Amino acid sequence: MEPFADPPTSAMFIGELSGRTGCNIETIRYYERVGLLPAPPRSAGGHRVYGVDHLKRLTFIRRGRQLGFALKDVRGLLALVDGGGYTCDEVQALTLSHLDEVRLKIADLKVLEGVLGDMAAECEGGTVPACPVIEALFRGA
Amino acid sequence: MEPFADPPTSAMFIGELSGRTGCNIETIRYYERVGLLPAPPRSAGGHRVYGVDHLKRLTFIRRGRQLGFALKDVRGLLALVDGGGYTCDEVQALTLSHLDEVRLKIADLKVLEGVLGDMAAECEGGTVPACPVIEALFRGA
DNA sequence: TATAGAACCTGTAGTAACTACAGGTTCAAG
DNA sequence: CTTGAACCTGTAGTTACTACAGGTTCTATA
Repeated sequence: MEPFADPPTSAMFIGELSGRTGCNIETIRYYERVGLLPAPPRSAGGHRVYGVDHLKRLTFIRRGRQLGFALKDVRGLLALVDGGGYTCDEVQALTLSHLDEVRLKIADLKVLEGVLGDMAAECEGGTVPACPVIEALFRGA
Repeated sequence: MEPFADPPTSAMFIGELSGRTGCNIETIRYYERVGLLPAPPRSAGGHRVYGVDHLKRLTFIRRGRQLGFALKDVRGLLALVDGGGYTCDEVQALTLSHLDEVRLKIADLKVLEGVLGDMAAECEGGTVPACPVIEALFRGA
């Protein structure tokens, strides 16, 4: 769809970086504002000019987000990488901790799924002006 | 823990309403501000004085939220109830639609769980200054 | 080279659903 | 009548973006 040179050139504007990473333009500028992505040099006219290092870093951030890491976790991961002296243990610990959160959330949602399914199953449908779902909500937790 | 009269008296301050519903005080005032909970009468000194109707409505709101309904969905449900002429079909439709969203989210999270688990499993641990998780993140989606 | 229009710029405000103050007033028990 | 817990208003902060408005730059084409 997007006819970008391959391999990526060493200089691109924000639109191309956006296209290559799938990260939208406003979000890229946002990442710069909050210090996740370093401010790139500018063209004579003031346009941001990115290099492959930015592409790499933004790919990392975006993938982390897709995997459900909070921005502060991504920031932590990047700090480890930037520091250079990270160990596999540290990274694994962060990953496993996040995995736990994901599993917890899955468990919570499965409970919801069960309750909602049960509630909906009790509906008789039709135009009856009464509903077991509504009653359940009024009954509370 | 909370020694409230049982059954609920017909007049209580916000602290008691909070204790009875498990909904925190700031949140109750927030619901009032956004029009989900009607503004109650006030004591001579200006304290909010709630009745059992408020208790019932707040219980409904809170339970809806616990079940993962967005506030606007809760608002919709309450509008149905307030309107009086709701049918079981309408409510069931909203419930099933929300159930779909929950199931989608579960599916998404399970994918995450798989990917994160695989990534973490490849870690050799130890103090090796290299990590398959980091590499996977740099590789992108 | 002129020009049009796509792409870029800054800065601000809005989203969801609360939560957390600060700085002051009221309630009620002893 | 005092004291301190509970309450009040109003504003700002949180997460991670997204959506403008109003203006400038880039670049392909005539």
